[in-house]
Amino acid sequence: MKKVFEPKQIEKKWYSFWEKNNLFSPKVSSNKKTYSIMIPPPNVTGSLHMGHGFQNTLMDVLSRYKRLKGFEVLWQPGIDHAGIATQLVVERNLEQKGLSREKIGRSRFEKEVWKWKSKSGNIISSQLKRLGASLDWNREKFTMDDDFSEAVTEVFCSLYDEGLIYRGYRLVNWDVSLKTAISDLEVLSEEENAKIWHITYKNKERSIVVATTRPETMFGDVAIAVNPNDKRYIDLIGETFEIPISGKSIKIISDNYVDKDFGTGCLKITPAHDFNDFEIGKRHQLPMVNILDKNGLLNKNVPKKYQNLTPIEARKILLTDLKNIGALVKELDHRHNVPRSERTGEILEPMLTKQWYLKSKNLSKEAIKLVRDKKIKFIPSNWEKTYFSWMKDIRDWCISRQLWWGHRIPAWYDDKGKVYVGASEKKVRTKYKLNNSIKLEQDTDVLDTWFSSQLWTFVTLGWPKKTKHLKKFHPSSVLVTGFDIIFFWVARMIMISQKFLKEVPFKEVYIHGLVRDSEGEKMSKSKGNILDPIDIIDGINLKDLINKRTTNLINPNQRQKIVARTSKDYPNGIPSYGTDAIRFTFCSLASGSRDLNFDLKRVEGYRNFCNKLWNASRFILLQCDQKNLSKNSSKSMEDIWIQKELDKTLNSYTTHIENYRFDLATQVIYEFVWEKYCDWYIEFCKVRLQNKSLSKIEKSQILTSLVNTLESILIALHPIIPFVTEEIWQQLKKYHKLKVKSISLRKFPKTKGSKKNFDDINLIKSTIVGIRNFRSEMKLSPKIEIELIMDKRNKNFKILEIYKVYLEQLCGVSNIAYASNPPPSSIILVPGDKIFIPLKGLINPNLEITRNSESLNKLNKSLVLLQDQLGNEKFLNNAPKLLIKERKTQLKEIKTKISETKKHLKVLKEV
RNA sequence: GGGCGAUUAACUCAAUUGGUAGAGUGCCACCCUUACAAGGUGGAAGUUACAGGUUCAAGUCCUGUAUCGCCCA
Repeated sequence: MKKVFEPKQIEKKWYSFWEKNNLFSPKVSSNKKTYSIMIPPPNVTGSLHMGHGFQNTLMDVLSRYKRLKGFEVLWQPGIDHAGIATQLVVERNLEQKGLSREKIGRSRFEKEVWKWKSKSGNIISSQLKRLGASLDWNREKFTMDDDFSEAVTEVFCSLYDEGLIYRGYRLVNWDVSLKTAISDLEVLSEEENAKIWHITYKNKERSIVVATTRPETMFGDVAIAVNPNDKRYIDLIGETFEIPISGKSIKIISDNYVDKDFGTGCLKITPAHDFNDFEIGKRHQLPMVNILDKNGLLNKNVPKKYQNLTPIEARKILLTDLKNIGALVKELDHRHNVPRSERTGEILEPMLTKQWYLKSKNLSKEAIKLVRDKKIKFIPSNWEKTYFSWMKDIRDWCISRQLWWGHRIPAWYDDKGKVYVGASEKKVRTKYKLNNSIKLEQDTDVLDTWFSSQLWTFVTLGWPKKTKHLKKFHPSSVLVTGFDIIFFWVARMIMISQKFLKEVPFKEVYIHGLVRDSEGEKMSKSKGNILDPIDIIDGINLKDLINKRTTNLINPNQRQKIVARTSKDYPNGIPSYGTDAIRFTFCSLASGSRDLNFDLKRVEGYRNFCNKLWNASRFILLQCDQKNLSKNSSKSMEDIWIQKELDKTLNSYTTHIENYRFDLATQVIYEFVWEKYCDWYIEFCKVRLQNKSLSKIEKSQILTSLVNTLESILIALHPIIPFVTEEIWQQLKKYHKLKVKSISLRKFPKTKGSKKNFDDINLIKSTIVGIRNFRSEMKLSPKIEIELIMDKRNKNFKILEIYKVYLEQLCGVSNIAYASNPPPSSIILVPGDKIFIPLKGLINPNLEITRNSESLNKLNKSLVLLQDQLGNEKFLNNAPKLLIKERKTQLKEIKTKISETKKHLKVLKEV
């Protein structure tokens, strides 16, 4: 083994080894308990970002852990076809060739998308392999695969036949640059600076002033609404007024929705271009006047002058015109929410169109019940509230999109526009008894990507076929995902799975936080603070990092700032930390908090941990070299002690993993490996192995104990850091004579449950720590050896005598003597006893006086606290008995320490 | 406007049902001791955002305030 752990040398080798040996494919025929996770399918256009890295690390930890625990595990891989994103990418490529989607036509466009997919659609899968993800690649699924499409069609038709899917003419959020409807969930509303205009509408006798943020929609006005209790306008209700410029007459109506105090209290009603107005229009049976075409330009329902203009252009001209005719009363600054498309940033137009909808109310009722009845558990549980509140107010879901990439809607129209729904044209003709003379045209729209994604948990397993996998692995055990898609995806999966399988899609939902940068900012291209997990694994120099962060910027002006920031944060680029280190870091951050700030310094610390493990193993392997290990391990006090510490660690480690507290899991195992196993046990064993009087058998027993404990550590750590543990284990393999190919096929270590107490070990440890502490405070060079003097009558003397060799080698003690009247000395206090270190000119008595006075101060403070507490009757009556007992022992110990220190100080002052 | 969350060491984060605050990084001192300087040994560092309250006991429970963030309308 090399002296330094070099992740690059081992990672690729072991991943292909695992793949070649098919270690991640479960056996359907096995009778082990099953465990399954469906990957939240990443976007086909995507590449691995920190969020993926984090999420997939956690799923991998769970999968590998469950395999070691004896479960038959399926972790299902796959990718989402991402309608809009993919279409945009391919269109951009066409543009570069001087082509467009419209020029080449729909079927060639689809072929182009598939071509692109086969070339660059698999980036993320290969990146997941770099991350070590133990997915069953034989089963990789794509939401546009033929069988997946068939399932989508079947679901659509069945929901249609049941009346749950319908076609409706109503307002949708329209993205004018994409020319498609998008869902409510893809709308981002933010407060922006805007204006509000007061405009006069007149009739022959009177006039009325309305306030509006969108004057250009006035040609779509069909009424003016006032509050029925507004005395200012009560006599106007029912009268008609004219829209300025167009001269069209509209009525004054009254509706409680109108806020008397907002604007002028008069609200122009434009049902085809505003969601609230749409509702008011429906209530009052008003007509709907649409003034926009699909490109977002004003249509022929507006005066000629304004036709074919964008709303913004039209507004500018219109305001001038209104001013000229004296209809514009005033213009005020106003802040209000502007809805924008999450995808394009374009202001969304409420647009009247015919779209397909899924009725959701009844589906949601059952889905609410499933969570309420704990058939599905959210972790952390407070996310249930978010789920419930959305489910309660659920609206019908607009599932059609005016795109070319996606699952085409299985609906056909005859020349009169009558709709027929079925899996194919042929089936439609049979189903509706239409002969071939009737011409049918398929709906040109596709389904929202999430419509197919909601089927993910069961279609990946072969549904609607009744496959063995479906039977064995559905419902899945847990869904690991971010809170941002509870509505988009989690909720919908629950509804649809219950609908078609009468089963929950998963038993638990683990909601993790969002990975941010070390200052808590969201990572984004425009901020230039993106970290690529692969760069942390492989390392990257500053120049490449800057290049990466500054290419394809939406706003090139940001370049300079990003260069400066990057050069400041990573003056030497990012070193290669390896996959194991980043995985350990992800786990250590997974505490259930909503935001996790990712700090590279943590990665460095955990890379060092991997190195520590590496070197501890290296030491053990060097010791074992060319020796035969014994069948039995050594059973001395030290060995039993470490076993018990290991047991405690494994118990809490498993609890933490099963509670999804990966952070606590990493914490306990880190502490055990470094602070118990390496700092004490290996050090003890080193000393023991140097003992020349030890028999060969005894030696090999110690080595066996070292190796066994190490193997337990490696197996336990393998889910978190699979590469380095596999590498070490393979080297260790020859010593445990098992014919298993990989550490991932081993069993998770069982705990043994020793009930011994370890006063001896604790005494030795605190003696060593006490002496080291003393030496350090007395500024004794490590080379200076010291002598200890003890009272022979004390039983501790015997124990220390037995383990004397540790004191000699671990804290520089040359000799232990005993005396009933020790010479002028320093003292070390250990539980129930004191040890003298003769001053002998080595030590300045004044230093020892200061040291002891300081510790006396501290002791006195704790004494006061404890005495107060134990003197409090209420405490004695209420506190748990165990705690009282503990405090009493503490008090006793502190009292002896104080009196010993005082006595000691008195002696010192006489020196 | 409604809901949720956060505020703990210089920085990034922990602290099971209330029991006297811990890691990593950084800092200080000493050490290249044959597993490891990506290391060893020892150390300093906190009025747990603020103000009240409940309790024998509050980082933890309750009320309010401040700052920041997210979601919904």
